[in-house]
Amino acid sequence: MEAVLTVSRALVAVAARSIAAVGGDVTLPQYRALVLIAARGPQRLIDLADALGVNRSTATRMCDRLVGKGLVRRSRLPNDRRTVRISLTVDGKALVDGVTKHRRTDLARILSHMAAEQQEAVVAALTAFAIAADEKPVLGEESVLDL
Amino acid sequence: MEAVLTVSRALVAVAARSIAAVGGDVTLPQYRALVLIAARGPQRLIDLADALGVNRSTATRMCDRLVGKGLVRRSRLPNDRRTVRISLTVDGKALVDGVTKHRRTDLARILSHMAAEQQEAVVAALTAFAIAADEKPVLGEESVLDL
DNA sequence: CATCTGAATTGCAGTATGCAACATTTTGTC
DNA sequence: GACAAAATGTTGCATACTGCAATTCAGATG
Repeated sequence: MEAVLTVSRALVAVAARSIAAVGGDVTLPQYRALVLIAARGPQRLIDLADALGVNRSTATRMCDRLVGKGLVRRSRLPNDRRTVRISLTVDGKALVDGVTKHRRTDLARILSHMAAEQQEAVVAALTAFAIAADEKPVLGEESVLDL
Repeated sequence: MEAVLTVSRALVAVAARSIAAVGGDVTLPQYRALVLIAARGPQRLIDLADALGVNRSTATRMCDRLVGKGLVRRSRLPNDRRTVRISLTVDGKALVDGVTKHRRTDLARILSHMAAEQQEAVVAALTAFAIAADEKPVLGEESVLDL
């Protein structure tokens, strides 16, 4: 049981290091928002808030800051003028790509320290655990969890 | 690779649910602090700050709030009156115990959905991964990661 | 004793967060 | 079509988390 927690720490450490390495002057919550937009494409503010699990007002103000940093863009839709469309700028996309690349390199390095059979076993075991936890494995290349 | 991230989400979800279930009106950072104090015993403020990876001032003010909630206690040591000794109150201990119990039940429930061999495989795989990540498996019953 | 070092606190600034109130726009009902 | 209801954002208010810099107090060192 403790191994589960230890792995969690290792994963979080990897993620934190990747964000710090690429820097970009974004906080973790901000980065989570950027990843969600990158993964799911331009979307409404409320969808982003729901995906992040935060209040609408929190999302509004986070977008304010991200717009200020030139990482996302606000635009209105002609068919429904209530909604705001949030999308990544080129800089925002570049930041997410950079962090993702760094993180994957880190994880690959960790896995490379294990024998090939072990690597397969880890993936199999984690997948089984994830299914048991009633969480479907992520399908696409970009994960919502791309912390 | 994605399985690793999916598991991370599942683990965080379990932890968050446990905290929410027991409630106690503490934030996640506050709970992390309580767990550290519970796991390592009464300690100086600076040690707590280091363990949490935050600035001393952050720890100071977090302790202010926890004292206000009656979950921790501040006391000075007679031999070195610079330092502050932070310890859990009975209520603080009860809160940590409650969340831990809830979390363990949740994880056990998840594992119970898997075949026995699978359970062993998961533990083995996670341990191997943790070692590869250069993180020693936690020894004691209480983990620093007891998020 | 003077100075330096260590521990904690406080001031300041920026970010994150939720709730409640509000404005605007769309939808639904009569 | 008019009015009520719901959806979407934004803003005000309050609290919490965070780091950096300056300050206070206590030990350690010369």
